[in-house]
Amino acid sequence: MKRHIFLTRREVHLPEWRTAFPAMEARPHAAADERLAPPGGALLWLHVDNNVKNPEALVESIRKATPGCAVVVLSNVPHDDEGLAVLEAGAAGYTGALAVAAVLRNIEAVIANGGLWVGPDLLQRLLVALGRHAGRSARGAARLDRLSPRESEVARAVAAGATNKEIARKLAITERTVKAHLSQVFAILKVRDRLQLAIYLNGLPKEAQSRILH
Amino acid sequence: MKRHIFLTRREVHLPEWRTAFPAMEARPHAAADERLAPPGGALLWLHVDNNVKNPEALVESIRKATPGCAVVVLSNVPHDDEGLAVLEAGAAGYTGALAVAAVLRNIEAVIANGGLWVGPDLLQRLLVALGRHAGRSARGAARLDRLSPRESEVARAVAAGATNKEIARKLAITERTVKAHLSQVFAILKVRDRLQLAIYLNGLPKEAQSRILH
DNA sequence: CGGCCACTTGTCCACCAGGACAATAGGCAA
DNA sequence: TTGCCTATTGTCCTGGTGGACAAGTGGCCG
Repeated sequence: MKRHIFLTRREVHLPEWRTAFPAMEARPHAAADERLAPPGGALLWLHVDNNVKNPEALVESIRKATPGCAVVVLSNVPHDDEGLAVLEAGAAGYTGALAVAAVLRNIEAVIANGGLWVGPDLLQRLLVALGRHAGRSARGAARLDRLSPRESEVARAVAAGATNKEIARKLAITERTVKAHLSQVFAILKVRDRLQLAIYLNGLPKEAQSRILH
Repeated sequence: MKRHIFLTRREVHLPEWRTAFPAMEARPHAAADERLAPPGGALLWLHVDNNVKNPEALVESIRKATPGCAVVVLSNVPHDDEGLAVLEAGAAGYTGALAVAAVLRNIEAVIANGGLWVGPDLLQRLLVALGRHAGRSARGAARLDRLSPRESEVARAVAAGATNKEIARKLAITERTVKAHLSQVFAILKVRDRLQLAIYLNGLPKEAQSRILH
């Protein structure tokens, strides 16, 4: 069972949180307090309100002080920009401090599976905003693929900035296999390493990409 | 208890899915089949593979035919663009067809609480893509200091695909100094390595580049 | 002058990336 | 059946990468 540690300055929400995780612990979070490093694997719930100026910096320092612990931010005044900021700072989740117990438990489950929790609203905003300027990929027109399907997946992941380890996890194969595919891709596209591959693919117009990627 | 209906043309994954939801139902999904409208409140799991040309259209028609049902897309060859497309088309979740039972149950839990399920990879891409554009400007934090002249030169070289050794030769400095500049650039732009730096810079519009590069 | 900043270089070290040898299994076509 | 292709994994090894300690120089500003 995972440990749940709630970092907060106020106690108003503790009863509700406790209904979600009866075995929870609460700590006041002062700047110095982060050095009481919880054991790796614990889940840290960071409560922020209007008094916290920049939660993202707080998240960063906490994550640095407690490697291996996921941090979820509970905001008194949830706001998309704030959520975006803390998630970029490395938080694994962002939601309102008033979230009901069921939601908290869901967040825990999602994070336990390596996911990130983003509220529906923020996610929707992300989707539309990205969809607008990422454009529709010309699919269904896949032809003349010079790369095999598997090679394409790996190439795409590299073009997105992933490491071999990440790709391996994502495709559920070993790192060795990723390397094998990548070596093949390098040879086919005549690039010397992943950096040039990424530059090459990202610099290509979408139509050209789908001609070489499956 | 919610009903789980798996729409698929192949049966290979049914055993795994059944371990997640013993009471699941399976239906072949043909175009005409969508008129067998499942009762509202059911969760539809749509299995797509390479043969499905545009899953987003399929999702849209299914959602139109079955209002009140959330649709989760299980892809044989998951990839970010496809995920983006189906989510914009109204899907409530997107993951690989090989997802283990625990993940499927998590997805169900998330959706039951009004959330959308997005894999960590896709979400990460959403965050970096959007965060670099909207998130920055909205959130003051004008500490996006431009890079120093020397740092800019190094950053530009990396964005062009150069190695440390090449940059060192070009700038007539030691490789060590190149590393020093690069570490600084990584910290300022909040990227973890040269690959993501290159992607970041190459993805930026020209005018945005000149704001951070000298 | 003292402090700050940009630029420079050093060593040590853990980790990642790719190439060079491999090998095995399944699908598919001649 | 034989051969080719794709996907998969193995070990060994070299070189590239980036962080963690530092530390020395020169310029500019209050």
